[in-house]
Order: sequence, then C-alpha cells, then structure tokens
Amino acid sequence: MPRRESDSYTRIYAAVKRIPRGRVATYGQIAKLAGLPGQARQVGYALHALRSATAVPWQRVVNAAGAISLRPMTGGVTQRILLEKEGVRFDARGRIALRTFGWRPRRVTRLRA
DNA sequence: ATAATGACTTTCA
DNA sequence: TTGAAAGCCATTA
Repeated sequence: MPRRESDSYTRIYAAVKRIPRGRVATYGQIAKLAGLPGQARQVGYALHALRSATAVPWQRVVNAAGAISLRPMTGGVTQRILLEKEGVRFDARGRIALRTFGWRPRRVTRLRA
C-alpha cells in the first residue's frame, strides 16, 4: 500500500539533512528549500512521521519565532537538549537567536557597503 | 464525501 | 513587543 507519499517527505528530509550542526532552520525555510514553498505545515508533518532512530537531524528545525514547536511533553525537552548539546543556546524565554544560530543556506549574502 | 487537526507563517492591529 | 486572523495542505475521523 505504499502510495509513494514519501516523495515530498524525501525532499524535506534531504533539506533538513543539509542543516549544519549547531545551526537551526525554520519550517518555512525547509519547505522552500524542499521545493514546497508555503507548505511549512507539511514540513512539520513530515518530521512528525520520523521514527526515533533516524538519520534526519529533526531537532534543528524550529518555528519562525526561533522557538521549539513541539510540546514539552511530546519531545520538546528532548529537542532542546539535543540542540544545546550541539552548542545552540536558548534565551530565558526558551527561544533561539536566529540571528546567531539560524542557518543561512548558501545564498548570496548581499553585503552592502 | 465533508470536517477537524496540526512539530507553521505572514500580516496587521 | 504580543496576539488574533487568515492562509496552506496532507492526514484523520
């Protein structure tokens, strides 16, 4: 009954795997990178479908506010611990400074004078 | 088949 | 800065 539902998921996972260690990306960012612009929710779904023993660094994906979207009880705590282990720091409100830890996919960082 | 849900984002007040 | 409202779309009921 495999209905090749995984095609989109595969792309999403591939994008997530590109996130460097110690960095984080947002759901929207991943969606765009996976060729699914505007489907941030779908990214969340894809990640939710992962098993515990996965090679996908799901913990590096956070929401646009730089916070963990998972509820603490359903894995949020685990995610935070994993990230802190990679060197990602959280502020007093449990948010990550995307300006510092946000991943910038190879894009022309147009630096203006 | 319709309706509700959800690991989201963006815009506007 | 925060919060509400609308937009998106696959999965579930």
